[in-house]
Order: sequence, then C-alpha cells, then structure tokens
Amino acid sequence: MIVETEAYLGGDDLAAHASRGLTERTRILFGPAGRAYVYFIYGMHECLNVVAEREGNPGSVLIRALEPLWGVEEMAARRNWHGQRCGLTNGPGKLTQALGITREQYGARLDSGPLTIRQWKSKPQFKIAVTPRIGIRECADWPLRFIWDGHACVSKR
DNA sequence: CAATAGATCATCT
DNA sequence: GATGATCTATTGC
Repeated sequence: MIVETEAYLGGDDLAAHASRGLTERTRILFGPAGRAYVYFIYGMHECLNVVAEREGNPGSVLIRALEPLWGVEEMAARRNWHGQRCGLTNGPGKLTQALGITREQYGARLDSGPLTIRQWKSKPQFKIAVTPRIGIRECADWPLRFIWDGHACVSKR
C-alpha cells in the first residue's frame, strides 16, 4: 500500500528531471503512462517513479514510501550496500532496496505483469495530507507531496 | 535533541 | 568537473 508520493510535472517544474528536455535518462517520462522511471542518484540510491501523463507530456509520480502488506520477510532478507538489513520502505532509496528495484526495471509496465500497482477500490478511509516536496531546491515549496496522514510508514519531516 | 559529513557514480555542463 | 527527487552514522550543543 503506497502511503507517500510526490508529483513531478512537465513544463516549468524545474525540480523534475524532465524539465531540461528529453535525454537518454528521461526519455521514458515522455512516453505513455503506467511505465516505471527508475533512476540512480547520489551514487548509491535508486528511485522509482510512475509515468503519469499521456505520451508527450513528462509528468511522473515518485513513490516515496509504502506499507508492506506481504513479502516483508523477503525484503528483510535483503541487504543494502552497507551490508545492513533493509526491509524498511519509508523513503525512496530504502523502498527500491526493499523491493529489489533497479534500473533493470527502467521502462517496465506497472499496469500489468509482476510489478502491477493496483488501485484502491473503495473510497480511502484515511486522511490525505498535502505538503511541500522534500530534498529538492527548485520549486521546493510546491505542494505536490501527498501522504497518508499519520501513517507510520511515511518518511520523516 | 539538531546539524553535518561521508559514501559514491550516472548524468549533464 | 560538479551535482543530486538519499540515507546513515557521527558530532556537537
């Protein structure tokens, strides 16, 4: 269950990787929605995005945190680069570590297959809070971070 | 407690 | 050659 996301837009959203145009790394952002945009950052972290706009518009959603509903033991069995146990999913880098997501999943479908993200069928019975995005400089105060308010798996700050 | 340093590399200038 | 949609450990108050 995803409990924290951030939106990255096209056009004048300078915080978005796609804002500097189509490059080899960002080309998937300009493709059809429902694909995975995985990028490597800070020399040691992968982050997972869902392409969210129609073809030609580079909008995406960064998956920042989730609550593991199953597979917790598999996640906990993995080790991160520091040799420590992971399995925590409250942060973009830790999340991909726990799920075993790498750039091999770049461009993978998220609407079918093993990485399918399912929709919440009924109306959400929890409170959704909106806050500024985290860890960026450009457009840092744009209210584009969406969290399950009060959920233990949401990242800090 | 809060602040910061360090790890470490693909991507862009 | 600099930087970054991060995380953890360590230092300093």
